[in-house]
Amino acid sequence: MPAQTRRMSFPKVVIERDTDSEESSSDDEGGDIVVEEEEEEEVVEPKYGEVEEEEEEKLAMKKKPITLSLKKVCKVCKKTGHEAGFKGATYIDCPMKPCFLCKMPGHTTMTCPHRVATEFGVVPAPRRNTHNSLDYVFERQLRPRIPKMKPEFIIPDQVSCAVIRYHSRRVTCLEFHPTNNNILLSGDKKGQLGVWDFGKVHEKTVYSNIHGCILNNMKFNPRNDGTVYSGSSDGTAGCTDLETGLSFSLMNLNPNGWQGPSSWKMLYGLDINSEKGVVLVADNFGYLYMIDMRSNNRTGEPILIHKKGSKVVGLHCNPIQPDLLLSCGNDHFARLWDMRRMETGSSLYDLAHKRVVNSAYFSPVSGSKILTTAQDNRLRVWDSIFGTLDTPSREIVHSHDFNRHLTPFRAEWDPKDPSESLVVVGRYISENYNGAALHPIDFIDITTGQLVAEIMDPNITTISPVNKLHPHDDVLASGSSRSLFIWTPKEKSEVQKPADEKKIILCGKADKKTKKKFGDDSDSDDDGFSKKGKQSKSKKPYLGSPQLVIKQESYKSKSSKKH
DNA sequence: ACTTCATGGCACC
DNA sequence: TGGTGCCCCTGAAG
Repeated sequence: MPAQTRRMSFPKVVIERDTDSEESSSDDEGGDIVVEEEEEEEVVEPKYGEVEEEEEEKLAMKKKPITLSLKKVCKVCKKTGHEAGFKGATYIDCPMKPCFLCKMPGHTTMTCPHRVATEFGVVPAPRRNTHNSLDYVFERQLRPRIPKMKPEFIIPDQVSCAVIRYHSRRVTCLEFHPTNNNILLSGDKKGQLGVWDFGKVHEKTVYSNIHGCILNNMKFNPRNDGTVYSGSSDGTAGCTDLETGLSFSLMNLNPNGWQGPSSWKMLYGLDINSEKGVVLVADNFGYLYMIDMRSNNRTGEPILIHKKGSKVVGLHCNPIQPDLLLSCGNDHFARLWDMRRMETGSSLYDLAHKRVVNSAYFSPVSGSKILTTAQDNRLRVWDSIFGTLDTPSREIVHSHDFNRHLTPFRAEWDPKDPSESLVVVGRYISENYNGAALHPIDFIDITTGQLVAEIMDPNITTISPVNKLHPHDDVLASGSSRSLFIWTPKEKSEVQKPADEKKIILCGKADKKTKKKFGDDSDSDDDGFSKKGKQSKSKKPYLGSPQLVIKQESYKSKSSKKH
């Protein structure tokens, strides 16, 4: 392309005519100006005789001599007078764009009210008093499960062990073993399944022949916790034995192979209804499939549950009421279904969102609340599925933007919190912590919208979109890029294991930066044995801190810590 | 300290 | 309704 090479020959200069011509600067992508001197102007004589496609542009150039003005240009809006981008570890927004956090115009992320005080972003619940029969059922059967007093939240805020670059692609999902407390499963973008015993740290395996691409969701078999079900973008649902790594396919939606993108089916949402003995999976065309767990055969026909042609990214069965199913997808809806009447258009409720819904979960104890994560940077909470669901009870502004290169963020309940108010979710936007731009993991009280804690580690500079709280222990697992981290509460880990016994395993090839950060001194280390306790001894971790430092105060020194 | 690339949602026509 | 081009905080590799 001649136009391309021509453009490349002066990438750092914006050509501006004396008059305020729009076209001159707007179509040049590489037009960032880094030269300071604004007063320096140069008159350039246009060259004649060149044969090029842009005839009009040439003609325009012939008319007037053009000047090269060396001004600073914002890389976002291409206008002068300001610049967006990192200034040290602080990101400066382009003032011409709506706020990156709350998406409202008129201010930037730095001055966004939601950044300073998260509770500001909460839309309070309208008073509801329906007094219908469902309310009666709720009050009688479910309310007693929810304690009146909110317990103190225990926050796993310190990295106790980690596997760095465990996967060869970014982590997409995590699952704790339901009975063996130290086993963490992780899926990745390549379709591989990791089994890690973080209690023994170095005991880890990666099964690579289960799926061909993205492992989107997985769930343990409730009847045999030695096996997991998984759904993948390769269009198959599989069942894998964790001991042997042997898996068999339950369903293949692309039996004829690749016939082009318009027909290639991918499986996203997955859950298990143990009461009914079915595995539920959903595809990228809006359909739900059910597989009988005993016969491993499909039951019934696929059902269109979201807009035709749209991705169904999440399925969740109600933990208490087996007839209730929650789905969510790219058609900007989360939908509540009665399993006894699964037909297109027969959903009990359609919960509208402004953008794609990354996840929708029932609350883990009573199953009566709904929490969704949407790509409009808002968490939404419905306090009771037995009331009217027309509008969410609360909307909490939180930075978890969509980025095609990241696993979509999903806010996850704390299954151990009987009050069903603590939620964990990774934060997209970075904060300047001691000179480093870090992306914390947030704990939010969804009854108030307040930030309970933000946890980060100076060694984790990547975003952590995948987080899961342990079903029994005070443990958080997070997936950040290709690495996994296990967090435990500070007090506990200090008593149990001193900081210098922190176990970090570095897998695969490590670049200089990673080596420096985690103190590795070899290129490859897949056995993981040699790294035990090494990093704290000689090599200086990132930021020069003698050990991992976790900051637990809230945003901007404003303490919103609960209790 | 650069560039490149992978590749999802969505606005816009 | 389908194609196309754009995109602000990525992360890894070269």
